[in-house]
Amino acid sequence: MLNAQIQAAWAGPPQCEHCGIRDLVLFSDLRQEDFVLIHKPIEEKRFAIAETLYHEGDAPQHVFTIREGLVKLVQYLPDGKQRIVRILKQGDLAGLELLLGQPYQHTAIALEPVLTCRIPLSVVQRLSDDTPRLHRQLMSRWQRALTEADSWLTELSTGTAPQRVARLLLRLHEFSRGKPVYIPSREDMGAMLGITTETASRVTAELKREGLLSQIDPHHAQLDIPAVRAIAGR
Amino acid sequence: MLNAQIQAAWAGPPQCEHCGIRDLVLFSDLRQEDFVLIHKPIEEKRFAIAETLYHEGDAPQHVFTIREGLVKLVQYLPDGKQRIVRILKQGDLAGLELLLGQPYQHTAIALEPVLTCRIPLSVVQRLSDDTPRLHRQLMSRWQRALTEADSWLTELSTGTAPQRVARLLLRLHEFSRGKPVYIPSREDMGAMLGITTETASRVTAELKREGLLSQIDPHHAQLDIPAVRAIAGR
DNA sequence: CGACCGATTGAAGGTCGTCAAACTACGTGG
DNA sequence: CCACGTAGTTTGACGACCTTCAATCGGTCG
Repeated sequence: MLNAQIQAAWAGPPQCEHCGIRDLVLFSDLRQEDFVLIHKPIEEKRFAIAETLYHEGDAPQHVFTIREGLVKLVQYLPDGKQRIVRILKQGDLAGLELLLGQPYQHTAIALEPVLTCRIPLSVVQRLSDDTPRLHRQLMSRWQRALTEADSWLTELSTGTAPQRVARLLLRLHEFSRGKPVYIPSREDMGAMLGITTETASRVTAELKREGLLSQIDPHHAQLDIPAVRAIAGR
Repeated sequence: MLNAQIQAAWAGPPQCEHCGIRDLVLFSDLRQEDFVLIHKPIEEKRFAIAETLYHEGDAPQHVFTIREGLVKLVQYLPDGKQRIVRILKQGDLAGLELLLGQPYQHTAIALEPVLTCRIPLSVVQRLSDDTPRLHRQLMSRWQRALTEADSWLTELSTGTAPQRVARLLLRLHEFSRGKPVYIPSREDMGAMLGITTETASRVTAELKREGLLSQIDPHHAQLDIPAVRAIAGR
């Protein structure tokens, strides 16, 4: 049903035909007439695993929509340690802070092969100024990001190491619609959960031994969801 | 300079004269003509310490601007434990999620005697729909909240207990412009930092013994900022 | 004065961090 | 083809830090 809307929005404007996908939702509320405001090209851009979409502090001119793959948003502590503050999945936006004249607040790194739409800032700004239909979408994105951030704090930075790992896995499970669940490197797990690489490894190894986590390839696995849910603590 | 703008905005509209303050910044960009859109009263509302502004899940019709005092935003874990995800200070907004049709995402509780402006949702919605000048302000609020959320994660949920406490105190120090710093109850400190009440107490007591924290009244103290900064780890 | 609440302190135990080594997978080069 | 190097994972041992449970202290309020 949502797809229908999006399809309708994307079927029209020839400016975006080269974009080729229909699940980009930032513009899902736009109407035909709005698309004439898009005067600069929106480009498809791919990133390989571990490639950087942008660096914290950079101030270039593009916002990204994630179309495929997962992206981690990293922040660095004074002591050089890194903390992963969020994961972006299909449909999420990266670099929204540019809209407010801020430089990028994180470093965005591809966890999987990633496909993005790179949208010139001026396009979003123009649309944001001229079509109220985009406002709601943009606010909704901010709100979503904030809800995510809050729940990372309450769910992923609270409790014992096994609980945190379990909650992270459940979260990743929701991202993977049916497909095998993405399993981060132990180092990344640590940076997401505020624990060390070794602890992350010990916990995941134990899950494997118990048969709750069956590795399929180095970065994907099958999960025993009910059991994991039990560990997560509800 | 900013004050001048705000004064200008607030001097005009008689609808808001009863509001009486000038440091409310959500409407700082509005012009005289925008204020005719305010058709419902904005009320001053006070809350005593430990009083609740609103509960998570409620869906009433008011957004709050904090004019004086500190407010904690609390979320609850499945096991009943609570985690404080943010602190609101003067000028911050509470309940913005209502704009998107969401129920309140947190429980908001006054840490100090709090003075708010209670703004009917319909007023913000009306203004949001009709004046682009408010959009930037609203987005800016979202962005600010998100930056706060991210830094709670990287600063307050990472490192040893003394580091976390030190970083929290520094943060609270920035809130108190010149005045003595607000010191949370040990239980609240724990809920903010992801540590237990006892650990929070031990660390704070030690800071007192070392003379870095001099209690003035039960909830305020003087800090040795350079020393605290050293503990925080940079 | 006595009850109560929050802060503090103590003791014991467990979890997690640290340091270090072994193991695995993978790709390169001999 | 196999040896070797590298990077990531796993495991072990030990110790530090933090949690847990419990008791004490101090102040406030009825």
